[in-house]
Amino acid sequence: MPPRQNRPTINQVAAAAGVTKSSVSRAFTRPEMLSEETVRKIFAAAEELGYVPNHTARALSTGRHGNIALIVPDVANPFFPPLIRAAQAEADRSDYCVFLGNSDENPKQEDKLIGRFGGQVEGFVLVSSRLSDAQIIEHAGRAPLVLINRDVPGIPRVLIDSATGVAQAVAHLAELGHRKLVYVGGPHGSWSNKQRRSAVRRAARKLGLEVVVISNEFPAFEFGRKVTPSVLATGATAAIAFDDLTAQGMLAELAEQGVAVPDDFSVVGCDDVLGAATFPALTTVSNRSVEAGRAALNLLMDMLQNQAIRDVRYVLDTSLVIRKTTGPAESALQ
Amino acid sequence: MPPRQNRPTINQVAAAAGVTKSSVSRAFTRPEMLSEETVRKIFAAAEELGYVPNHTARALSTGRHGNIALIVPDVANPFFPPLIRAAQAEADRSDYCVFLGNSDENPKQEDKLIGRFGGQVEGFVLVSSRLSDAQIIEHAGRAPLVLINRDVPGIPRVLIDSATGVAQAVAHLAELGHRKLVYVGGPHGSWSNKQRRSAVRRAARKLGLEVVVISNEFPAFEFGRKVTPSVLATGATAAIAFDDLTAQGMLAELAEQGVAVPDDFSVVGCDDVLGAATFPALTTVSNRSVEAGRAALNLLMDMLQNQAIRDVRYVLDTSLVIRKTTGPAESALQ
DNA sequence: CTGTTAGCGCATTCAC
DNA sequence: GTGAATGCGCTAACAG
Repeated sequence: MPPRQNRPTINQVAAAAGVTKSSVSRAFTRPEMLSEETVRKIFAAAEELGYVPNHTARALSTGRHGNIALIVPDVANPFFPPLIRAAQAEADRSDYCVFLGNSDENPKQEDKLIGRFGGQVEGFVLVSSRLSDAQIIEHAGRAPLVLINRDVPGIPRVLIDSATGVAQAVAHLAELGHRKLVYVGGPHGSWSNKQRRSAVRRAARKLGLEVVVISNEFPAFEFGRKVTPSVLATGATAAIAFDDLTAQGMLAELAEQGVAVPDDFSVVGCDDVLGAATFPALTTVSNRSVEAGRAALNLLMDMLQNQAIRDVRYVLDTSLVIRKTTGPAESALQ
Repeated sequence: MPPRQNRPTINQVAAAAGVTKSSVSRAFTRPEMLSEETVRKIFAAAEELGYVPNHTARALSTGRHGNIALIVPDVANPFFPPLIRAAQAEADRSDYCVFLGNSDENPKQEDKLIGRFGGQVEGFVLVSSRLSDAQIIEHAGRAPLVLINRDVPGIPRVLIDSATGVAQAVAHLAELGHRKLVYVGGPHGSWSNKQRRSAVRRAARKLGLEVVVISNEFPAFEFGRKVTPSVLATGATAAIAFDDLTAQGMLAELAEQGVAVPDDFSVVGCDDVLGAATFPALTTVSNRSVEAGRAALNLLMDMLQNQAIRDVRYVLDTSLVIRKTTGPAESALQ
């Protein structure tokens, strides 16, 4: 038999304490079933030997692994780390360990990870899943599963609704006197992009603003720079970008071209992943990814306890964070 | 017995295929021991039932969990995600799953996580560990363990040596004609900060430059902004910051004060976590965290296979990435 | 309160 | 090549 860690087992503790396995087991799971005396003896022996219950054996016996899996498209995308951190902290509070999976935005990889994790977790959190609805439903049938930023009816999900914040952004710009703005889009297949784009359109229509939509296949910063000339060419006086990185790219290009922000042109980002770390500090839409992570974990923990699989749709509203990149239209170009 | 997932077991497959458990087990681990015929039958039955080997049971039996643990101080610190991503990808190549732990920069928490993971992983990677040398050595005695950015003799470790890149930065500034520069420090207890600070001093002495060191207890961006007036007051014409965020803060404040970069003042960051996403694009020191993650994992995998615990000290040199925030001193202030 | 017994699902001897 | 038996370390009835 291959190498094995040499940790003391329940039997050795039992022998050392002069009791049986059962009592040792109980001492670690239901101490109230034992006399204080025995518990003390057992803990002393355990301490002495450096005994720690074997998680794997316990899992095999009980079917509870005390683990959950968290799968994201890309750990390195600044949107996710705070969410991961929050989820991890929340899991920790319930003594759960978390497997982290990185799908690389790839459905195949995501599916593979789910399979690999499957045997050793009690449930899943899929963030911005790239899987098809059918696949998600299938997996949800096998194990408790909650979604973040993916809206599949019947599957518990928490959604960050950037529409509210985006609408506020449009209103904010309207109030500042802007009459024409452009929405600088994000990744083609993205649920968030669709949501934000239509939110801009809807709000603009309501307020009588003109809006030009520019689409994008490339990611973030570079795209922000490249698209800026076209944005200016539309004659608009403000832009709302799909995300902060795109906005940051625009800021860089505008500075390069000597266009003052917000005096000559206003820019709004989305997701607030940069904090105030741009210059000028970026007006943006809050993202609430921390709450999303926390909420998803609470949902999951809930499902694990009362194994009722409720159809929850937990929506987190966003709001506008006004900083320094938006200003009155009077002074703007045109 | 509490809830249990209802996956088919090896026995059901055996029954369906008309063989015994043993054969099914072999079909999944050492198919070459069986006739092609039986293997085919077994796989067919397994497929039919949707059988997947139970990872936990297998781990209990073999002592190999196919998992490793990765512990970082803070997932949300932009330095770590690329490292995590690389490590995770590398683990995946060897069919390992990775537990992610977030220590919150807290030794207690780190210790607790190691304990919790202990029973279900074959090894650990500790990134920028906050544990004492003694604790690290103790844990390394129990299970294969490799360190990143922590230099404990006897424990396999991979170190990112920012000293080389920092020295290049000083040389670069000297070449541009700068005679006096300031090092804007980072967190007090940080190994990296000490390393960088002394690298700046050493290189400056060698090249006959004057250097002022400003220390910092606060993190990053805000500190960069606040410290800028003092930096300018020194009469230096260039600054090297502990990290990119600090540099970015300085950039923002310099812009605010109308000091042109790099015409009036030069700035160098460290870690290259921002890519070219500042304006002007930041000259900085590469970080190689991706390679560090990959290397650590390869080391660990190596230790798991040939269980020889070698004393490896793997050092990754860094180098200067010249972008747009450094320029000749002639035109600078003073 | 505590000991006895029987698995959890699988890998691995050892026979045949 | 394949089957039967044993045990990984622990929990959970069932007794007493």
